[in-house]
Amino acid sequence: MRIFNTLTRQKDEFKPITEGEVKIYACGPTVYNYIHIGNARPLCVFDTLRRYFEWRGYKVNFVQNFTDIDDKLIKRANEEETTVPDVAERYIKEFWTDANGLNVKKATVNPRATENIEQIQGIISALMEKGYAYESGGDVYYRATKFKDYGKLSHQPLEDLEAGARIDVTEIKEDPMDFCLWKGAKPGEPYWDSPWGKGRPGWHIECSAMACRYLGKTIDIHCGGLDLIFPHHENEIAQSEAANGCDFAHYWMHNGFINVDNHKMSKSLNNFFTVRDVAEKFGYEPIRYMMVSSQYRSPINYSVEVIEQAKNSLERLYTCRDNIDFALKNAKDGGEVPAFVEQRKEEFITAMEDDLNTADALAAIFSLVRDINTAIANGAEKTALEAFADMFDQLTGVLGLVYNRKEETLDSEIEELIEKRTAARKAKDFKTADEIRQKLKEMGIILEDTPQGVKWTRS
RNA sequence: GGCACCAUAGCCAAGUGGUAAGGCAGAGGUCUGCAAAACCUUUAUGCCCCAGUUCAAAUCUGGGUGGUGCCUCCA
Repeated sequence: MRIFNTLTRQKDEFKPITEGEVKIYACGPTVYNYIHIGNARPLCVFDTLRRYFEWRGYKVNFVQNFTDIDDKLIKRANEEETTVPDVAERYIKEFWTDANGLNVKKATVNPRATENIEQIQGIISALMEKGYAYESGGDVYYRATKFKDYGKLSHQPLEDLEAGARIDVTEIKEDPMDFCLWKGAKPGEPYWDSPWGKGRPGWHIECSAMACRYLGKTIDIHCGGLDLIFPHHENEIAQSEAANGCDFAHYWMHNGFINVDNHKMSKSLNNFFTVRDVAEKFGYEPIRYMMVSSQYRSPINYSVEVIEQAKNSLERLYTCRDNIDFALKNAKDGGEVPAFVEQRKEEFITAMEDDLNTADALAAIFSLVRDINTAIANGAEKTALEAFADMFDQLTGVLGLVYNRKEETLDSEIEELIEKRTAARKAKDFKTADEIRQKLKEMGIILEDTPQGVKWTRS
């Protein structure tokens, strides 16, 4: 598989540290609010990455954290006159509601920053011993200028970053590029005891600590949004590599943004749509579809039109899957699996192997759908139909488009009406048949006559 | 100021040198009593503009135009 690596700025052939295994760390949400659809992109994209590796037989260790201690959480807790753990708990719960809706699997581990204070303090101590960190004014800072590779991920030399940096008014830091590892607590703020006094961890250090604890000193893939490259990921590299003396991550993957009117959607610009709001209007599935309908690094311009198109596209996919199930009910035993099943699978794999080209992978799925529809129309038999269902579920499953239309049962009243209509049709009493059809339509049941029998769907 | 990215049909979107995938929407058709589903046909002599390289350019080079992101909390 080839992965576009931010470190090298090119597609690199993926080679895992341990054969057959992948260690992935993904930066998770700060849980102070509902997630917006911009937050949903990395969630869906890297869930797809994880599902793909698993589908291909890799043992995947996927870690995604929750940032549950942070200025924004403290602010939120104060506004709501409650505690930080209360805010965190609530929005983690809401996060899972949305994540489940989007078919995002739980990570192997979803650690929280507050459960890793000991590990965080351990890394800070190591950095202090090696001279990479210093205490000042109750805080602890990282000496960015001491780490010679600083800037290797964002491809900007330290001098350029400094030139662009705002002049830091505080006299606390030795250098403007230094960043906070441990933040001294102000009165009333939550804190943990530490060798440097009461305080809380800085944002960057928690990811270094959790990645190391759950995945080891060197990981295969680290992923997150484009905007995390600098400073968050740059700082993670500086912390982890200085403390551990080895590479932190071999591959860095960054997803593009969701825009609104061609502008970045973000909490700070207040132009965002929450996943919850969109899901209530259109359902969760179209959001997931939108995320995989384009390559993960390109921007997506969100609009109602795009979501509606996604919904219609999914309808085509799921109708095909419905048709397979329906055909199976009356299918003859036996038959052979047509060659196109394997062929479409290969096309799908080829697309995914090229830096997770989900748009092309989707094209392979649509080709499979057309082949299946044609095969069903030509009277596919049981063995073939079962293979269709299986391949359809596998491929859509990798993209997180999980078919879950439940087989519903009908009221006996409706069932009776359908039988009456069928009888009327047989008797060529089309007037009665149409009247019943109309009546059922008013009850929300759409009928469909097929060579295999009468099929119904709810409108 | 520094560093990057993007521009393909009404909309979404693949395609990094060999003659424009796929989806949505639209149009026409086949099948079916009707309907639905499905299938077929159709919708960019052209990929922001101008030069250049090449037998060959959406793709490479140079120059424009328009837009975006990072450099500060952000997915």
